[in-house]
Amino acid sequence: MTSKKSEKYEMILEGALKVFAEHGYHRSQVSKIAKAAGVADGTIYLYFKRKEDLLICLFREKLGELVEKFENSVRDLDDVKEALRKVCEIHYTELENNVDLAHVTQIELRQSSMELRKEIGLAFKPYILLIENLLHKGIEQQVFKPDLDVKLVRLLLFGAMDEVVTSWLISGRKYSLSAQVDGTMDFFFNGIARPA
Amino acid sequence: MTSKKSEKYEMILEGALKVFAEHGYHRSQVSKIAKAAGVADGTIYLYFKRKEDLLICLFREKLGELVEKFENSVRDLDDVKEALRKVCEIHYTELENNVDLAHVTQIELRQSSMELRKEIGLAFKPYILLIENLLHKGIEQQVFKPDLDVKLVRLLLFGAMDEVVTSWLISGRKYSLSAQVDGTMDFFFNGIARPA
Amino acid sequence: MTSKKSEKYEMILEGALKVFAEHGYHRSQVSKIAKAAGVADGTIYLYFKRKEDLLICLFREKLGELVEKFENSVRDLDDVKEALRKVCEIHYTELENNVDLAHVTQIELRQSSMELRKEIGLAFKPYILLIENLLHKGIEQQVFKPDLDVKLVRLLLFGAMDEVVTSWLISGRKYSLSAQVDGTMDFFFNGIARPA
Amino acid sequence: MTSKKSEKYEMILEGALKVFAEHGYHRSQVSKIAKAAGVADGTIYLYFKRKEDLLICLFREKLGELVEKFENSVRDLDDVKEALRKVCEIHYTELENNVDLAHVTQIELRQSSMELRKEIGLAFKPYILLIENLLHKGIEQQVFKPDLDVKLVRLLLFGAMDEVVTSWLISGRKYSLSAQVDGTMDFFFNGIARPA
DNA sequence: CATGAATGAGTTTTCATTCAT
DNA sequence: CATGAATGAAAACTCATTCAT
Repeated sequence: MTSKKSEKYEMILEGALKVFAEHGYHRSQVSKIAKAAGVADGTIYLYFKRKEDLLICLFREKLGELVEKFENSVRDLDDVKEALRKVCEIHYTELENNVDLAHVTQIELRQSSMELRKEIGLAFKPYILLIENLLHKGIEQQVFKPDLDVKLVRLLLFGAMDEVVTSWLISGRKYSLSAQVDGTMDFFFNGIARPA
Repeated sequence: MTSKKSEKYEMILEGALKVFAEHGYHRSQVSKIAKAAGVADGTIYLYFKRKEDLLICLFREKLGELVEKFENSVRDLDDVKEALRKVCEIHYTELENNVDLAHVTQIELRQSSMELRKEIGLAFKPYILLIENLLHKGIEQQVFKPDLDVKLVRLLLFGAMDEVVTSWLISGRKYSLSAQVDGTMDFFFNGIARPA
Repeated sequence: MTSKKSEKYEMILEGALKVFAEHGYHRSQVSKIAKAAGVADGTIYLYFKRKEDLLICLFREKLGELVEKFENSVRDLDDVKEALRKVCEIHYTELENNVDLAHVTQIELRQSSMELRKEIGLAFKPYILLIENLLHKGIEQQVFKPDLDVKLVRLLLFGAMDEVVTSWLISGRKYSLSAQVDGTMDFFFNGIARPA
Repeated sequence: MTSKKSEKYEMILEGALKVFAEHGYHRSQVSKIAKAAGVADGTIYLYFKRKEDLLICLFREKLGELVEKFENSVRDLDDVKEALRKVCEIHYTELENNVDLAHVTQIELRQSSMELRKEIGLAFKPYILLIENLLHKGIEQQVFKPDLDVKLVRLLLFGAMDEVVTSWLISGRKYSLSAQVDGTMDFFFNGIARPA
């Protein structure tokens, strides 16, 4: 499905992922990435305009794959609650099983300029939209509250999950991330207040 | 209110806040900060061991003030729901009224090494604990669900609010942040599911 | 004669020799050396780990060449007195004909940390050993006194010649250095005491 | 005999001696010397024009004391051989018993600009002259060879002793320096050649 | 005389990026 | 397309020296 980009392109991105995850963006010299990718320093500039592009493309590429997974998993689920749970499950498990990627999305990606942050926001759009769509669908189906502020809630949902992942990562991954899905979903669906 | 640290110390920190907020940490040269603070470059190093210390101290100082405000506001509130709303309100309004600080906490502070991230985590501790205490208190008072996973929920709450602020900031502050308190609290208390 | 190290390597070393000789080690900025060598500042760091390395390598390289000359000249001389005279002659004439080098060995090289001094001592070893060997050989051949403290005498010989060179250099090279060979050898062989 | 310079003046010089000996000239910050001397940084500049002056004055002061000792010891000795031995003995024992001073004269003092080297040469003058006078006297008394090149020999003598001290210092002072007097004098008087 | 806080000039080193081969 | 040697701009930090108190 992904257009068959040059093999080197992929190798460089893989190298960047490894190096960024290990050393962080600012401590990752281009030459180190080149070595990890098995290409010459200059070669990188045949595929990427600048170092920052590596981060952006890496992010787009990987996020693209993730979103695809989200969409594939959710497509056939009519139950929006089930679908939202699936989204959360994928969010947690994918990052749990892909620590390097987690490092990059939770830590390195934030180490960037305002402009890049906007770039990132843009690339997140599809994921955010997917959540937004689920919310709309849920409202239609009268599964979710009719008066939800969708724009706000999608942020709350995403931010909540995002923090759980970051915290898990910084803590040294001492517990299971995917085991938090149930608690997270209960919070999302019912909040913390004791039912009357 | 703040203990009378050296006047220059405060001036430097103010300068750092301004410059960091405008240009971001990595693009803020020490000399620029010195100029903004009205001192010589070298003077900064009489008060701070290294550039990174500026970020850390700035953060500790400001977060300390915030936590103090949180604690003062919450102390006399017996109603935990009211208290949590107050926390959220302060969280939103303080950052809304203090864009420079918001920039630093939401953007610049994340631009740092793993070590610094841990530092930051540590400094956030009091705030996180405050939320945790509210949760415990609410459970005791049977206002919140008895089976809450407090450790998880405090992350979800904080992450949700954090993302709302970041998003508001990146979007260019085109809407009122403090106006999101109601929506946020409704989400926290009752979740998104339509009551049966 | 010298193994064909990179051309730039040699150019940089030549530049360093010139600049060190003229301004002294501590007043020689790397950028000045780069200009003298006709390369960019950064290029120096492709060949040398740090500025101090320039001094060390310069020293090793040049001293190596000198020692080679010493050994070649002495190899075929059976007469140890003749050999020692040759050593002194080379010591004086080489530095006399190579004022820049003299500056570096007599002045700049001493401007260094204790650690570097040890480095230097190590690099001098072959020369010192050469003198020591001559002394041993002379004792065997019953040309030199049988009870010489070889370890001490080699220092006395070297120190004496070294001071003559330094003094000549500091005085502004107002007299012929190589003309001091005879006087030096007479001192070495017979001392200052009037024969009984 | 020495004019009673200010007490602070002496304290600063003592501090400088200690700090220079321990850390070397270039690594000795003025503030460190001030602390060692028990005065404020600025105070040093009431007594010395610049940092380098500390080295020069230290040197002049200490060398002055040494030369005084040399002269006192030699004054009443009619036997020039005995006198020269005494000079060597003092040279070795004084530095052996005064490692800090030895460090400064043998190592730190050389770490200086060409101009300072000339300064130093000047301050050495009295010592060199003392040796020169002994040589002249010895020639007159027909104890030393009549055809000595006095200007050259004084350098050879000084250089030889100087190197012995430096080598002893760099080696880590693993042997007795004063025990080298006999060997040194035998070398000076009779050289290394086996008497016919 | 003495202080020590403040100054700011000065330098090594790194590393993203280029371009001749 | 690929290389990697060369580039040179950029910036944190130090520390001798000053001067208001």
